[in-house]
Amino acid sequence: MSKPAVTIYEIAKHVGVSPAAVSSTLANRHIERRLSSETVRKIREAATALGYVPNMAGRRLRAHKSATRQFDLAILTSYEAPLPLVGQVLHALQRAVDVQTTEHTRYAVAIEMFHAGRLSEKAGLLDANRYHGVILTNTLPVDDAFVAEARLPYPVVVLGRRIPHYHCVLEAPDFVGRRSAEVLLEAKCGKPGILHSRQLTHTTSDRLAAFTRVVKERTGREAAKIVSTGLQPHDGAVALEAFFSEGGQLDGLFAVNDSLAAGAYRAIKASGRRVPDDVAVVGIGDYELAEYLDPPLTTVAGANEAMVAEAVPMLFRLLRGEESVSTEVLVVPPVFMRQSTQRRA
Amino acid sequence: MSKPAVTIYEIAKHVGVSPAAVSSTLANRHIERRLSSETVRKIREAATALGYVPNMAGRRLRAHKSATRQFDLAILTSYEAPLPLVGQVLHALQRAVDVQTTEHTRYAVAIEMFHAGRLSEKAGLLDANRYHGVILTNTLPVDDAFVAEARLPYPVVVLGRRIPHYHCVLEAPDFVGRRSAEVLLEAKCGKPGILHSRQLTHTTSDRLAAFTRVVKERTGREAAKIVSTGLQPHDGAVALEAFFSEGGQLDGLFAVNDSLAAGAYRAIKASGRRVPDDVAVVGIGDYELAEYLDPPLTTVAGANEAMVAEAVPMLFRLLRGEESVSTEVLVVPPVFMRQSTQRRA
DNA sequence: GTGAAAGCGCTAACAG
DNA sequence: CTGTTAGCGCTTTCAC
Repeated sequence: MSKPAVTIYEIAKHVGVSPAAVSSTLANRHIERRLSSETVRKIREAATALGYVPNMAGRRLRAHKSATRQFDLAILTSYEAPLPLVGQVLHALQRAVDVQTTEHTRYAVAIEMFHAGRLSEKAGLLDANRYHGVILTNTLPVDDAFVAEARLPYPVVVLGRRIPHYHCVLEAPDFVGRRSAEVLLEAKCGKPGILHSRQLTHTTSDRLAAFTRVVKERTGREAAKIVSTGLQPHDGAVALEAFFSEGGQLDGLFAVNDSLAAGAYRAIKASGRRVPDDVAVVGIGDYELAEYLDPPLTTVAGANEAMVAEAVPMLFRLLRGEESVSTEVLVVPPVFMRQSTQRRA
Repeated sequence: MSKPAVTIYEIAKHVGVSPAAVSSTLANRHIERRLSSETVRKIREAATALGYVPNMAGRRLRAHKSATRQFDLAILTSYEAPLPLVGQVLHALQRAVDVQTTEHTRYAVAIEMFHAGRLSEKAGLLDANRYHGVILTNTLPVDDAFVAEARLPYPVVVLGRRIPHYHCVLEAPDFVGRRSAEVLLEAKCGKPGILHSRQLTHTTSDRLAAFTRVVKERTGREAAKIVSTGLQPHDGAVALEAFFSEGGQLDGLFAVNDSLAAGAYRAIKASGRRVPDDVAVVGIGDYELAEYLDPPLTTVAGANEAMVAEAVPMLFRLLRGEESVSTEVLVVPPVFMRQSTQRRA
């Protein structure tokens, strides 16, 4: 059952030649080496037959130019993550890497994905032999607990949540939930509600809690909670339609991302209501389309961009071994006021 | 100027201890080894002072369990690429990798980015010591020429374009441009135009050519060409506003992606026109928000999803060394008819 | 035409 | 408490 990985030695033995012959054949250097085409054929055949997979570590070690140092960086994120965030991190990281790359310093950026809540099952995470540094994001609380316990043996910058013992960049706590509530209340909404998905990340529950708390404080009643099954526009539309058809009432909606908000727009319009006059809407996100919805969506931007702008240099400082890297950076996201919350008096 | 990379040997020499002491210190095993805290301190200091960067190839080779084979896969894409496509590839690849991962077979997925048109400057591309296999996409024609010439020394699946000597998955030529034109003509548009960005990928020029050709054939006149500076909604809005303010006329618009279409919506509405009655709009893309624009956007989906579904298994077949992998797969993208092209008769 | 051998950087086992 | 040594898989040079 446990078939050991095949090396060029096994191939060599199998064919009856030397490892060097195999190596040059597989690198297509058999011509310079003047191997007989018969040998070449046999070697190639054996390689596929035995299921040979080259060991890149071996090759790279051998090929290593001692003048260059190579940094392997990774973005560690869950599959279930919103793509725009991962993309932002990726682009910011690549841009930084571009700048830092010199003749003697190279970088590689990888994306490692895990299933939300099952980071601990991810193989190789605790090995110090894969990455020089990592940006970790889109975890669930279970994952955070695991990471806090495990103490990963390489520099880690955690994005969007706080994990003890790690360097973290996160949204100022409460800010998004509170500002969203305030925006709706300032738009004279007396019955604000919140639309979120069933699965709550650390960040989302923070926002949810702050929003409902502020609404409670200022209006004296509970904010309506509309729970969707996912984070796509469709999920938002379905959830809000159900809410309306069960007689639910609201005049202000905080959607925990812009996709849900887009879905909410449709449900609101389909029910004969108008945005913002009947229902004002606030979303979260930096999605490029938010401004192009009809009406343009007011968005508490989510601190993604600002967080990423902090996290990337932080990672490089850690890589350089700087001592004085702060362990927690709080970021205050911008709010983009647009027509979805501008109601006639 | 050329400072060679530091190894643990240099650190050892510098501090006056053995490499093993350095190794265990850097791996935080100095306690088991009962190193004096003084030595540990000196080693740590020397490491940062000399700018030590561990060689992962060395570590991994050493740590290698001979029972496991590791595949390193990469998505090779330009920075300028639309994120959704890269995300689709990434997710599809990760899903496949998840399934294929066993106790004895591990996979790593990386993203390598290059600047569109400058793939040839990307270091290490021609080395056979980084990746077992690659999915290449979002190239410009110059890049394609380079790749065709270079013959990358590992399996490559090319996505969305045809490059000689490589395995390619691409959209059926002409299809998107032709269908978009037909959709507009069927919606009784007499003056269709096309909105695209200045920078043309292989795919986009194909679409542009097919669209204008079909329009010319059926209406006898040239399609209006509206050229934007970028691919974001904003760029589309600006370009179309300029077109209108210069007295341009059209009653049907083909936007080469959904973001441009969203921007176009705004310009159309701002000019007092309505979608679809004054201007019918067709976009390209699989963006989740297309359906949630107002009115919902008719989209020729772009073959992304279908292409990815072909490309990923193809890559694995190549990795397995299968002989019979077809070198070209053509994919026909679905068309989603929505209200942006449903005009009153 | 082909094989033997050295060594890339690292760490675990062993020997003091 | 610390040093020496072997060897992970691979390729390149040298020797035959």
